[in-house]
Amino acid sequence: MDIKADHDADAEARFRLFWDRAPDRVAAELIGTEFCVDGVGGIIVETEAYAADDPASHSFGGETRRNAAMFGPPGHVYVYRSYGLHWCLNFVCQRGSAVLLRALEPLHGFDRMSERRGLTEPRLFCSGPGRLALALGIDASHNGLSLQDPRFTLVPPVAYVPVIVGARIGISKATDKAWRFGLAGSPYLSKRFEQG
DNA sequence: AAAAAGATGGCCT
DNA sequence: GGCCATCTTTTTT
Repeated sequence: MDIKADHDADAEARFRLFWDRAPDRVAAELIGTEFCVDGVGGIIVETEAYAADDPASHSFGGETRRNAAMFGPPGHVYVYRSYGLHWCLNFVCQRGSAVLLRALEPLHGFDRMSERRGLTEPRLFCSGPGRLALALGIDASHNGLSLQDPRFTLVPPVAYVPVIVGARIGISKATDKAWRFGLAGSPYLSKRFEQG
């Protein structure tokens, strides 16, 4: 019996079980998780879920060159260019779905983030999907990478996390879905949640 | 071939 | 709150 092989197989199975689920569940559970890219990052405080059969999702209408990563393995990264200017970072969940990272509370690599963002105010480092990607050095080269890649680190929260829920923002379709999740009371959100 | 539409952010009033 | 820089994908002519 090979103990290391068993351990590796278990880790692989857990990874798959976590990511191969509905994006709204994963998006909610990611709040409070620490995420870093090459040691730079912090606590995830805001996410949005985009489902496979969701008119607001890039995957709606099937696989294209841009959204190919969303149809690849769960637990991989989907990076896209927004408005021709910004990069946005997603984690792929069950086939055709993903979670958009919208805001982080900076924790590691302040100098690096400040340099990349051209600002010194930590509140503005990662409060928005484009800002977050820039602060963490995310670009097209990361598209399709597995979250098991050594450049990424994910550390789940160790205590209860108060999560607030609201309608997704910045979209024009399927605005009725309450698929935006945030850390209650966090000053690092990209925008306040509506009452409710 | 051309044009519109974005999962945005920064700076303006 | 409004404007607009900037460009890829998607839709329309």
